[in-house]
Amino acid sequence: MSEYNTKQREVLLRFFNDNMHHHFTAAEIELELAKRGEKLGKATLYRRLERLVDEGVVRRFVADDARVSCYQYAGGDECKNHYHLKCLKCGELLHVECDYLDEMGSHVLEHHGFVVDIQKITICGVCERCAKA
Amino acid sequence: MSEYNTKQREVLLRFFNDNMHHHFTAAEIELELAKRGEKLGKATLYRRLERLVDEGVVRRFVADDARVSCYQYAGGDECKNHYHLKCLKCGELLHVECDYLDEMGSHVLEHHGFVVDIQKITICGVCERCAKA
DNA sequence: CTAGTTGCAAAGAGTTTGCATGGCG
DNA sequence: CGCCATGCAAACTCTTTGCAACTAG
Repeated sequence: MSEYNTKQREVLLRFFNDNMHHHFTAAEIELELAKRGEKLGKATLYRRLERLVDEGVVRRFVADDARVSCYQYAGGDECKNHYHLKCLKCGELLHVECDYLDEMGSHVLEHHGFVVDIQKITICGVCERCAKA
Repeated sequence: MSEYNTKQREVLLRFFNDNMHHHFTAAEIELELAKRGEKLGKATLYRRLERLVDEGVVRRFVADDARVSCYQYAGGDECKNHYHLKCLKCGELLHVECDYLDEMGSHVLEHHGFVVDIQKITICGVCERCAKA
């Protein structure tokens, strides 16, 4: 059940750390890693990505006019207690703390019988800067 | 260049008008129409959907935790907002309407200067059924 | 040694395209 | 009748899965 510390895992984590301000499709990640001479198989890539998303280390987005998922570093443990606002225009990922949003979890549980995993929520929209432009 | 008024076109438009309060995947639309005895081919469905999206009659979006596009009638103020509750256990994507969550949009705008694209939010967690098991 | 991990290739799912037939105007 | 639309099936793209070889602990 424990996780092995493989070379491929290291490579992917390093990639996201080096590029935390951008998001990438699976194909782009594969390509970028290949450029660095750090190839890794598609299957492994998708499996690791899914895991990173589950762990909350990476976030997945899908643009409305696209058909592919994009992945972006979302911080590790330091991102456990706040929410993420993703700007669909400039791609920026904002981190905010908010009591109001904290209450949302209890509301959804109470009124919809659904146990929310609050860390995974990504609120998409347009940031202040882009909205003004 | 002009558009013909075909039976299939009528059928799709009527479908969206009759269901403006909800969104559907292409597969769901196909199925619903088949139930009504108004079948239409996949190719035609996708071609018409794309056109409706281009015309602004229908809106397409993809939940971050899904891989399929959803389509919804985009005209009229009477359209309510929808939220996605994604169960991480069984994979089900629940669609709910909720005033409380509507307020969240205004809160985030007011306190964080961020224009929320409310339909894109995917709330991850565990559904009632899976929570009991 | 054991259990988790990798990578290839094949399978799947959703969507798009080619082309002959059919329908609107 | 001309042009656009339809529908079937094949092609495509992105992603997942099966399985045997491999590797960290």
